[in-house]
Amino acid sequence: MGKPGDLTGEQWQAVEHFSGPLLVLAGPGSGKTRVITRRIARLVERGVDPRNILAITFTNKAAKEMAERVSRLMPGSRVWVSTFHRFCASQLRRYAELVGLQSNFTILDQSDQTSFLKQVMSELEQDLGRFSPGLIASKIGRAKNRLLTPEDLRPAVEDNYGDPLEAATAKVYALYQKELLRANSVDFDDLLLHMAVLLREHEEIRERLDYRFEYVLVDEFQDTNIAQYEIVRAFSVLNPNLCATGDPDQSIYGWRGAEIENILRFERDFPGTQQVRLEMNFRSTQSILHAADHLIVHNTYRKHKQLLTNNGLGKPVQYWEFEDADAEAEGLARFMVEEVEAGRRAWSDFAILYRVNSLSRRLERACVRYRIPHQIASGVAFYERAEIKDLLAYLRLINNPHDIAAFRRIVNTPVRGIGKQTQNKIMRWSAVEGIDLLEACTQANRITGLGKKAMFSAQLFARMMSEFALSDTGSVEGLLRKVIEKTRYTYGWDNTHASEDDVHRLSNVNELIASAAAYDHSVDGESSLEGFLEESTLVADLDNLDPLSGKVSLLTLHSAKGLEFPVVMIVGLEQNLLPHERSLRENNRREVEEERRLLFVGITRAKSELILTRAFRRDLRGKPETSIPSMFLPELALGQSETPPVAGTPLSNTSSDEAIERHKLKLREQLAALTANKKPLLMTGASLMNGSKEAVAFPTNFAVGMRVRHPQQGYGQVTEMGTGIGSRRTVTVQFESGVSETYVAQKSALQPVGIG
DNA sequence: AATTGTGTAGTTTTT
DNA sequence: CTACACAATT
Repeated sequence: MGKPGDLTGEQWQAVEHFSGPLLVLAGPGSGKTRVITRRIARLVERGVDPRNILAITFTNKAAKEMAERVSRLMPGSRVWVSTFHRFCASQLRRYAELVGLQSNFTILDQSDQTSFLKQVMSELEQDLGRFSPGLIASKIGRAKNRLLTPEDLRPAVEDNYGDPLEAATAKVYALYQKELLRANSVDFDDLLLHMAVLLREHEEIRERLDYRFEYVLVDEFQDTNIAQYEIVRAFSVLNPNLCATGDPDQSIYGWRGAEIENILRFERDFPGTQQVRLEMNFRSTQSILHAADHLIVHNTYRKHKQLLTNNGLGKPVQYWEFEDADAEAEGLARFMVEEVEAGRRAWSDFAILYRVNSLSRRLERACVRYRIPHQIASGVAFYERAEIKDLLAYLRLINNPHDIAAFRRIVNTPVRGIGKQTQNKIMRWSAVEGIDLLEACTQANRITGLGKKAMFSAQLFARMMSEFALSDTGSVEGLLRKVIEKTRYTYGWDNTHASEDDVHRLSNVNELIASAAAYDHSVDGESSLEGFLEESTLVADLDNLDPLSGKVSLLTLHSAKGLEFPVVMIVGLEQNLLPHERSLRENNRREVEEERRLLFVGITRAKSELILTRAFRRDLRGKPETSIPSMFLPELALGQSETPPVAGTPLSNTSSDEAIERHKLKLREQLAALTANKKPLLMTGASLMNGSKEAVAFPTNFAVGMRVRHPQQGYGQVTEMGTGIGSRRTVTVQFESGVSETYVAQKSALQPVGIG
């Protein structure tokens, strides 16, 4: 078969590779995803059953994109595309008992994990005060990523001269793990650890899965840790058709246990590996790649690799300096408005990247001020809010009555007279008797030392919980509504003296109900509690980003990996921020190199324009600090910036003020025209600018602050956009009548009537 | 047991 | 600046 014209020789080589181990070293923008999806299609073409192909990614977003591209090439094909964590969760549900769990186990998210760990540490009643739970948590996580059990750490405990931190870690780890099993719960790292242990200890299961997953493809291989490596290796014994793709220069998860060495190990562990290098970059201009190249050669711990492109020189990389963070945000906002106003760019062409989430606040505020449609891949995460966590904890406890973390969270929320002491007694009773927590509550009369009132409250709680079952309503939405009603969780939040916070909380609750309804809908009568719960804990902030939203994207450098934008702006090119101060502490070369790779990743996201900024003064934890230019700046070998960095703003005030006014006016006029036409859908700002008709097809583009009309409720204002995407995206509207409602955007009868 | 107030320390990146 | 721990009060 001849090489198709749309592939380079190397790409074709990778696509055509049939059996045996394959390592694809793919530089940024080298068409890696395209190669993987094409190869999958090619495998099927050669007669491989799609059910025997497993493609693993790190993020939901990447999985979703890959699945879409595969189904575009082969409509209706059954290739399994999943993230490591989701894949492991689904396998563990099947083989739970073999690792000491039940199939309805709870997956604890980061914050649940921390509070669980704190509890365990306090139970140890030892002088662990010197070590923060966060530190211990990261040590335990590291151990799990390396497949080390508490026993493996034991030597450190027994050695009196050993590091006290190591000793403490080993001790806490042992109890933590024991308690997790008792709570029928796992943390994120356990999903990988349990899976790896399962495969290691049960050869017959390993063989079965190895046989089933004849072809395994792993994306972003440089980010795998030992646990992940062992899992995919276990699937590649019988048929060593493992295909790993990655780029050592884009390894940015060392702090999470990722081992670049896995790429080097690969060729050793899989003899006869064919290696393909994709070095041709189809994404960026020469100017951008020039900067990326000059930066990355400063890493000593690296194999040489040149970035080649046939693209043009393009605009020079810009470096702008501002007085402070506000001026920086303002300057970028004005720049974007000017570009869009001049018809050179659409909003969705822009992305603003930053090292830490805390920098997003000001950037977002500037976007709101300039009425720039934008989306953020984080902010105050919806699923982190107390009211959401509480309600999910009810569902968790219903689903898994051993869930200690959920029990502690809601047994006395809303307050029902079951305080700390009572809780501890109940938990101890359940441990001693070997029964679940709700059963222990039912038996409260048998617990010694429990007051009459406490006993009564506990039994009442148990009785209430026993009335909750998914089978009643068949839908998660129905069950959730029942929980809210019976617990009176939202009591008083909607009456006349409800505070602003109450109203806000209520709208969050409504959004959760809407997302439960969307879940019920998406699984079409196959609702399961753990399905919904898994969905809510394994979603990432990144999943908020909708590439078709027609908005500016705000995201961290980490979450930008794998994405691309025509114009990329990276803020805060300052020492202690990028590189982050933690990497500079002990002059840790490896960590500084990871920071450099992080900037490399950010730079190589840009297709045609790259703008780097720095603020002379920046507020760090409340106090203003004078900044030092990033050590990476001179390494980039930048030329002169086109627009000299004028203090305060890189643009002339008058021209951009006019541009902004024109921008607002135009938006108003076109929105007015749109609503006059009775078109029920809102167009994106970008499509309004272009006058493009197609954009009418995207119905979910409401924005916070927008005025809307509902046939029943009348006029109102959008107060919040949900976290879902597509049919799961929700809108919360505060109506003039005082009512606040949440809708699934695609299905609602809401009509936009103006902005602000 | 629960609420309120006061002080303190701690702050990267994500599944 | 804010989330959290702890203390004092009802």
